[in-house]
Order: sequence, then C-alpha cells, then structure tokens
Amino acid sequence: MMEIPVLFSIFEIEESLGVEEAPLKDMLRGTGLRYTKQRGEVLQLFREHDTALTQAELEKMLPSQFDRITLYRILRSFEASGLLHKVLDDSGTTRFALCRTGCSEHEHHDEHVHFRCSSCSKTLCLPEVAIPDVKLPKGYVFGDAKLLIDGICPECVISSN
Amino acid sequence: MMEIPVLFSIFEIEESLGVEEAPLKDMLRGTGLRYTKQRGEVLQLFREHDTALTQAELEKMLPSQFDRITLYRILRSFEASGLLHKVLDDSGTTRFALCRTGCSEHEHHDEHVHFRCSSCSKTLCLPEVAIPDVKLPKGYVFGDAKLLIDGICPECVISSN
DNA sequence: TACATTATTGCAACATTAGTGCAATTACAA
DNA sequence: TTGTAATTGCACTAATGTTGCAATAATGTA
Repeated sequence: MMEIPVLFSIFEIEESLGVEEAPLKDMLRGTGLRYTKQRGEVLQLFREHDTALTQAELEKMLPSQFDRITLYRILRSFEASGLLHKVLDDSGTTRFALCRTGCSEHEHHDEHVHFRCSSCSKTLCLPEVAIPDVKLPKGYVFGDAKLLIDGICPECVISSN
Repeated sequence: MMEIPVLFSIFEIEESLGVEEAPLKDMLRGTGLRYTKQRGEVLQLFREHDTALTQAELEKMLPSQFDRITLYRILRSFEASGLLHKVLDDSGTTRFALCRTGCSEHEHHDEHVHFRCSSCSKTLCLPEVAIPDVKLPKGYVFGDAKLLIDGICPECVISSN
C-alpha cells in the first residue's frame, strides 16, 4: 500500500516538503508525539485548510495513501494531545479541525463558532466569533459549549449572484 | 421477528395503549404520516423521555422489537415531517429529539440549547434556554444555530454529594 | 554512528451504523 | 369492502469505528 517504501530519512522528507514545513516537527514534538511521515502529512493538510475535515476527505487528499487505521489513530492521538478538536456534525461522520493555541492534553478551549455552508457543505472555523454566554437553569453546571451555525458562506453568496 | 403478528386492529392497539395515547394518531396524521403500530411506539417513547435518543437506545426500549430498517426509516420520516429533529453529537451516532411546536416539514425551529451531562451522558433538551444571537463576520448569511453544552446535570450534581 | 527501547504503523478481523431495492403487507379513503 | 399508495420486512451492500498483535520506525543513549 505504501507508495514510498522506507528509503527516505526524516531529513530527506522534510527537504521534499520545503522549508515551511519544518515547524510541523516542532508542533508534533511539542505535544510529546513522535514525528512520522504520516503524521506530518495529516498535520500539513489541516494547516492548509481552514475547514473541519472528515477522515474520508483526508484520505482523498493525502499525498501518500497509507493505512486507514493509521489515519484513524493519528486523528485520535492528535485530538488527545490537543492538536485537533472534534467539530459537531449531524451527518453522522466525525469532523476534526485544528485547535487554536490554548488547547492542551486535558482541556480543549475551542470556544469558537463553526459555520456550515448549506450550499458548498464546508464546515468552517470562525475563530474570531466567540460563543456567547448562556444562562443555564438552576442546578446545571456549565462545562463547555459548542455552537454550529448553518447558513451560506461568503463564497457561495457571491457566486450565487 | 414481529412478536405480535397482524391480528390487532388499530382500535385494539389504541385501547391497549390507554386513553392518553389517542393523540399519537393525531400527531402523526397531522403531519400527513399514516399511523402504524411501529410509529406509535416510537413516538410514544419520545414523549416519555425528555432526552435525545439514539437508534440503539430506542431499540432497547421498544415494546415490540421490529425491524431495524423500519426504525431507521421512521426516524428519518419523522424528521422530514418536522416531528423530530437531529441533535448534535460528536460521538458519531445520530440523536433525535421531539420537536417543539413550530417545526414544520420545511423548517425546523428548535432554537433551544441541548445539554449533555458528562456524568450520566444523557443529552437533554432545554427548551426554555434560547440560543443567543451571534454576530457573524461580513458576508456570512445566518440560517440556523445549534448549541450543545457539556456539563453536569442537576441530578448528577445532587447525587455526587 | 550503532543500538536498544518504545512508539507507531500495517494487517487482519470484527462491530456498529448507514443506506438501497424490492416484494409483501398494511392503512386509509372512496 | 376494496383499490391504491404508503409502509414494513428482508436481503444485501457500504461506510465508519475499534481492537490485538507482529513488523517497523523514531528517538535517546552508549
């Protein structure tokens, strides 16, 4: 399944990815995760997209198609280490998006809104929009809030004219 | 698979369900859906619970265990006709909850908050809590908002003392 | 640089959830 | 009561989620 066998060193891979990609290693190692070619590719994809991605979408975009289970575990380990967070979705498939700074292994602080365009069906992160405070009924203890807004994204609004 | 074959008339079923259940038929027919034993049971379960339920949870609670696909299609048809709405969930499985009045075939107006207790893991509807307005960045067209709050529900708060 | 240790990957296998087509059955209304 | 259209059950298939284990790769250390 592996298109590129095992003949490259980390350095050659990094070189082939370009200078911009060096921080990938740091991002990963900063969380205690080892840097691997597969993880580098996944992280890179998330950095290139501001949308929340499903496993299936990632598989189509990955430069080297590696094992489905590996991708599955990479996503979970990234989430556990605070690199990614799950994004709400009622379509049945799990979506992940890159965490902003401030997320850690034990706590996710992605208190921003997600926007799903009903035209292009992309799910975008809106880091600049904070989730407003909600007053809960008596007895409820607030933990964390997730807000998903459906609507039309700017790109689709423009192209519909 | 059917435990009760086909020997009961609608009236006998209604009778066995008790007087309280007559409105079930009206609820269903009001949406253009036919009343069947299976649909009656599903609707009844939702009326008995104020939590959002998964298909698996429903299957365990149904008095007569009928076909999985039938349940699947009942849930979708209930959603399409504005009887149920999907509740956001990042666990991967779809949850449904009873719509409040005001939902129709073409538009859902369940602008209330859902609360997921991280202790008992129930997902409750909080119809009295409205989702506050959110100011979207320029170009975005608002359609609909869904808010899920994680925390501890009153029951679990009390029992943890 | 080589080696040992530990994390990570790939494979196999299985579980759960989604979804479609079609024939048999049932609800409803004429 | 009966005809028709909706609904159900069955058979199948696809997609997604999950675990165990052996092979492999990444990192720290000698």
